[in-house]
Amino acid sequence: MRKSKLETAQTREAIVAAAADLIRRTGIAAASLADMMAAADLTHGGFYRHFRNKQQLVSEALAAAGDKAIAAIGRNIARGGLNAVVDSYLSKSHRDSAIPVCPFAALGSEMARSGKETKAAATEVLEKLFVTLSGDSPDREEARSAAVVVLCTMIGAMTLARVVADGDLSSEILDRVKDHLRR
Amino acid sequence: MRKSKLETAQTREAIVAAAADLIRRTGIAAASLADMMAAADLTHGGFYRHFRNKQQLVSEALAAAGDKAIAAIGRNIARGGLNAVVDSYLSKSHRDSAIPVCPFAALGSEMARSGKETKAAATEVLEKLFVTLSGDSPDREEARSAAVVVLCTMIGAMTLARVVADGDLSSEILDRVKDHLRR
DNA sequence: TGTACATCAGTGAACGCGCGTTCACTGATGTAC
DNA sequence: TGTACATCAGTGAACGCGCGTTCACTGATGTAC
Repeated sequence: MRKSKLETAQTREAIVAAAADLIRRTGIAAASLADMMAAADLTHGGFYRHFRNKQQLVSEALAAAGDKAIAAIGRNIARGGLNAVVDSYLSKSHRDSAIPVCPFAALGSEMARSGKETKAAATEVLEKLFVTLSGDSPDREEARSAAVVVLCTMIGAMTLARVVADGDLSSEILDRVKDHLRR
Repeated sequence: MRKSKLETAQTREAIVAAAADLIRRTGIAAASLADMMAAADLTHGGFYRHFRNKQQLVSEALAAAGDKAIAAIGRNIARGGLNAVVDSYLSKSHRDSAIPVCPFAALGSEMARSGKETKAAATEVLEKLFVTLSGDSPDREEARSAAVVVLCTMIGAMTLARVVADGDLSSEILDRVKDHLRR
């Protein structure tokens, strides 16, 4: 049953991708190794041929999910600047999507309680997000402040919009914050 | 071993209070019934004399933690308006406190995946927070928008400040957001 | 290039553990007379 | 008010289950000659 080096590398990538999706959907604690391996069409026994332990996979999955989120934000910036990012991020379709795009809104409070490796991966993603959101404005100091504030606000708003059971209050949060962040 | 009605009511309150602390510290999933009961100096077997199941205790604990947070914010508003709330909420001591004050920053993403009862309790707390933060300004519409935006921003900032492993970036987030929210 | 052997990706069963929940039991409290 | 009995708060053991991790095994791939 041994696989070629190429296949092995592809399998590893598939596990990370499947884990990235499952983790954002169910949270870190609720995503079991068996579930994540099954999502990549594997049984759980082979897990340790690819990863040292669960935390390593979680860290890599977070980095992968983060890179996808950064790319999406970069595309929106190129298309319509910060307003396009805000509109897309704070949309109802983002709130309701089966697999949340942003790992920080989906997992923020769980990440804060995770191990060193996971937090380091999250930190790297966050720093890249700040840089991407800062763009290439001449006043770099102000642009960075704006990036930090906008991201904190969007992530907080999306987190609360998903917490709230009542649909009206949830939409109110998104709409009020969207109005505020658009200039 | 039967206890008087008064003692029973006090025990129940003690369990809820202990659970509110433990949940904010470790997250909902990681707070076991045995741990929460032990935190109230009880063994886990007696749990079901007071609660239907874990979710009921979690919901009540969240409501209790929320009421304490609302009261703290109310005190800060009375003392120094919105600026006092922002300074206190985004302080490093709040970020580092063993028991986080704000249930949304501590548990936000976990709440979003919780059951109906838990989300309903969280929704009620959040609505009260918005009302408290709105104060008694004449322009109620604008005050409510400001309350929603400020709370989302603070909760997002505190969540990210706790995620970030690197101390400098964490402080940068708090400082930049604090500067922005103060007028 | 062909052959013999070592390597190792993946399977499926097993492990020890902690979880939420249930239950028989104890004995003090509450209640009916 | 006193007594007899029902109630029930709390204990500690037990349950079935799913978790992360380990392991013997299989057979195709990689490697040394």
